[in-house]
Amino acid sequence: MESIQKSKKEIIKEKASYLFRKKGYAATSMQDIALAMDMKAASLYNHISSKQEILQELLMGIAGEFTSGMEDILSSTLDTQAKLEALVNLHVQLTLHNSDSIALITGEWVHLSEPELTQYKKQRSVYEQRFLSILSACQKEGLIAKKVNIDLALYSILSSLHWLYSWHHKHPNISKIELEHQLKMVLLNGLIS
Amino acid sequence: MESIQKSKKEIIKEKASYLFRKKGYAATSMQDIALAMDMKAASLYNHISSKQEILQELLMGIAGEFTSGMEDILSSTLDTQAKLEALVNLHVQLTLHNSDSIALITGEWVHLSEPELTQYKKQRSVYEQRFLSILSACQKEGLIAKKVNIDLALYSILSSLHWLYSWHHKHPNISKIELEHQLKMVLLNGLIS
DNA sequence: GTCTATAGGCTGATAGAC
DNA sequence: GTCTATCAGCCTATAGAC
Repeated sequence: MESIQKSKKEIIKEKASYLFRKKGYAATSMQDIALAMDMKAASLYNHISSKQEILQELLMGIAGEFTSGMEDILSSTLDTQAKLEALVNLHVQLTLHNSDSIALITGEWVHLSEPELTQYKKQRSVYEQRFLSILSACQKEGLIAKKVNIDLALYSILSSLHWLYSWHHKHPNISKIELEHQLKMVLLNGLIS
Repeated sequence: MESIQKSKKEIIKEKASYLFRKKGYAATSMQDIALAMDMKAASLYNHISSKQEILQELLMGIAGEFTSGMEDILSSTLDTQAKLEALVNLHVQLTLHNSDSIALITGEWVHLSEPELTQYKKQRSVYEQRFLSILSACQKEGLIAKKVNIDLALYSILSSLHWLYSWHHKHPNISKIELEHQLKMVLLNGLIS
């Protein structure tokens, strides 16, 4: 039977992700993390091997969740439009469950050191290509007008979905189902009819 | 007659905005900036008074351009939908002319020190309220469906517009007029009809 | 597993020669 | 206006007592 207690390493990663989100990786010191843990900075090293390791585990964890979510959607028998909607749901799901660490994907990944930086960028690029392939299929089926630049549409959708955590931070009372519904209207159906 | 030459301070700000965008404010040292200028770090202080001053001037400059652009649009006699479209054009305009320093508005503003931090946040909040008031007017006129959450729509549009610089960085050959046209389709008219 | 002490390096910024 | 030299402080990380 696994313990339901969080390990101290997990708590450190939680506190660190909060600080990385608020001040950025470079501006967050081990002192800051130690203060949040009620410890001395040196004691942190009994649980983690470096500040960089914390960042790596946080980002690689999130990246893995996106990758596996994408694989489930691609291998499903959903029709093309339903796949697109399932992607929106995936981002909502991961945002509501990881709102501090998910914030790191907008900017803090640049502080990864090699070889994780290259690995992270490759994983993100594959994710974006797969997202684009779904948009492309929508366009072939006539769901998206031919004149629309789907490269730009992809970036626009991902920008909104990446920043969702910050909106949700200010509007925490909206339900998951309503958030998904509203995002599909705004991102997919458009504002002005 | 003013000189058409850029002052050394202006060149420092350009190089710094490039580095701040790429590595972040905290991870960029005066050494890094000096290297880009072919100078020793100490020599920078003949032109600027601190690293913080560079960040402040970059961010306050951009914020001022957004504020004055918004004021021109609000005081115009354009109809409501045209005002919304003019806002998209404003972001495109400022992005194409300031792509390094404009990148700082997505995250680096957190490194402003007081009192500029408070001033910046207030200015941004006023900008967002004015943007929202235009969306609200669109909704009252029936251009936007009543069921749409315009708080979420505002955040979604601004997310895309804020990250436009990074898309344009990878697709520099698109014309200004086509970029504006595509963004209005994607952000306002929607993908799926 | 936590602490104190500390190493070794980099930071932003200043002083003063030229 | 640029340089060398330098300061005082903070950084990540380690060593070793308890």
